[in-house]
Amino acid sequence: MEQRISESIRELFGIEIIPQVSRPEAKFGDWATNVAMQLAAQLGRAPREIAEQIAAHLRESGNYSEVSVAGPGFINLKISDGALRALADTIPKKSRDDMTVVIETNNPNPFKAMHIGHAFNAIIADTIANLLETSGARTHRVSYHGDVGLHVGKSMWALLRYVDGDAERLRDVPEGEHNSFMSQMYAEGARAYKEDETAKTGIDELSKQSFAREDALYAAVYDTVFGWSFEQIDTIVARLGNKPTDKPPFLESEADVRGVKVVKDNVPNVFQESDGALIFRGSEYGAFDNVFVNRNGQGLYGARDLGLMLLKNEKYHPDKSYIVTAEEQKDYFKGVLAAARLAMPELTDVTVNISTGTVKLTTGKMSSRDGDVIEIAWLFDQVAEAIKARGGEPTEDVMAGALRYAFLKQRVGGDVVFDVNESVSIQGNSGPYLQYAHARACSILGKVGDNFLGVARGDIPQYDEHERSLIRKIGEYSEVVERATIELAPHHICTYLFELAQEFNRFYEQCPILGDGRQRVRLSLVDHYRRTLAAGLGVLGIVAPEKM
RNA sequence: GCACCCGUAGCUCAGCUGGAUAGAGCGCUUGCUUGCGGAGCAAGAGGUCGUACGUUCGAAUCGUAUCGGGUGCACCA
Repeated sequence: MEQRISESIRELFGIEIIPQVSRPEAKFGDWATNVAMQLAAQLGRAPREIAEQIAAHLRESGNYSEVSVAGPGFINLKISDGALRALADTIPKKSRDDMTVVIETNNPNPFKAMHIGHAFNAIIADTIANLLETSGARTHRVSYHGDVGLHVGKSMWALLRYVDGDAERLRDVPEGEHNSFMSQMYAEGARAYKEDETAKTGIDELSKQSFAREDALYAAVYDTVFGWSFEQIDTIVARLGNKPTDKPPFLESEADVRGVKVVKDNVPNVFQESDGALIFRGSEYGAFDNVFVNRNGQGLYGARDLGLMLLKNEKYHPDKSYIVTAEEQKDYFKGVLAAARLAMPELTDVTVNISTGTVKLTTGKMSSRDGDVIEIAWLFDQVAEAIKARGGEPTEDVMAGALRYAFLKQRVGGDVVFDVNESVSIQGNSGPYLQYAHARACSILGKVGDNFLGVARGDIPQYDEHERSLIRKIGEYSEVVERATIELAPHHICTYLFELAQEFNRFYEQCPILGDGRQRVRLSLVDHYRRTLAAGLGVLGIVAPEKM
């Protein structure tokens, strides 16, 4: 498209220019370009006059069924119905062919419950992974978890009190309550750490033990609850519709060893000693000064993230490695990446941090520190209620679809205000709306079974107004997916699929299909639409049900 | 204090590589039940695109300033 126009301009004016081409409102045409206005200053002539000249030239080419000039100098182009249908068969270009990428798609810490914020990040990361795969990259979903450190100490403090010398007592906790039990234990430990000096000392000691785990009781309790954590994480993540991560997961204890070595090996050229700690002067690189190894020689998260980069590289040799985190960690990662560039130059520009916004309730920010968390099971219950209220069947696919879509429809990076009723809504611009639209199309197709012949290839149909609008919209799919994969922006797909479903619903209201004289053409459109919608939902990780 | 992000309809958000009367969902008002799934469709009300300058033929979009909100800034992750 761009190429043809730029050729015309070269022939007419001898100017090289890449014209801007856009998809205008349907009443203007299938495509539009403002290139005449871009050229006006250069040529010193009126834009409309230039537009007329280009339009005449394009008309002669015979590539368009209609070429017109409108407004201040737009050139509107319309293509034939046959060309429109061919366009709808276009497959998105693969912008990352031959690339290997790694992406962290979930990293909630063991010994704590997963909450909305984890779900939000996990869904975004998993969908970005889908986009990476769609763009042709060999994609490895990985996870990284804090198996050692202070938060473990806090949980262990409460857990050891609970078992009171006998690890078997953990069996008393019913399986379905593991998540809230862990949540409760962590909250108790966290409170004691803040309020009770004696407890604080004990917790600090228990934190240290998380590395070696030499005490038999400690190890037994740790192993049991550690196991529960991963069962919970895997179950919940699957329930959210995420694809599973590679096993075994990356652990902070492993990353720690490697990272601390990197830091120590790079003193004083990259890291400097300050107050007995090893720090990186991130303030010289647009971040902030940060401690990587504390004065006791223990690695902090900065060191561990460096170690993790090494581990990922050894396992996968990725061209790109994505880490999706909340925006709070944006500047922190800027510093880590700057340090990595200096300390591990061979890995420069491999790791990229994508930051997401904050999930907020109407009542404030999600937090796991004070135990005031919204658990994901509760969230699913809310969705189920909302679906039942509409007389629907709350299947796992529909609940996951509602949640994923609610989290994915905004641009990545912005805050999400999580109004439970609003986000869980199953009408309007929502996951279930799309799923319903898909089921409806399936229902129609199911009534004719495999008996309909559709329109044979090469048989160019003449579309009526509504049919044409639908096929035109279907034809935008590949462009939208390309844009979303390049920008790693799933919301473009959400916006498009919603418009597509709306276009279909409009078509559906206006055009009788079964028994109509245009049945073949219309059935073929329904089928084409159904496939496109299913493909788009697939990229979002949302199941396209045949019935609901 | 310094840095980064955000500010578009009552609410939640698209649009931001500058272009045609600024779009959608929710909510509100009205219409569509004799047709393939009404979780739908159609129509209406609702906007100084935070504010002010600037660049441009043209600014929600770019620049500067300013106001408002959020986040980060040393041994926690």
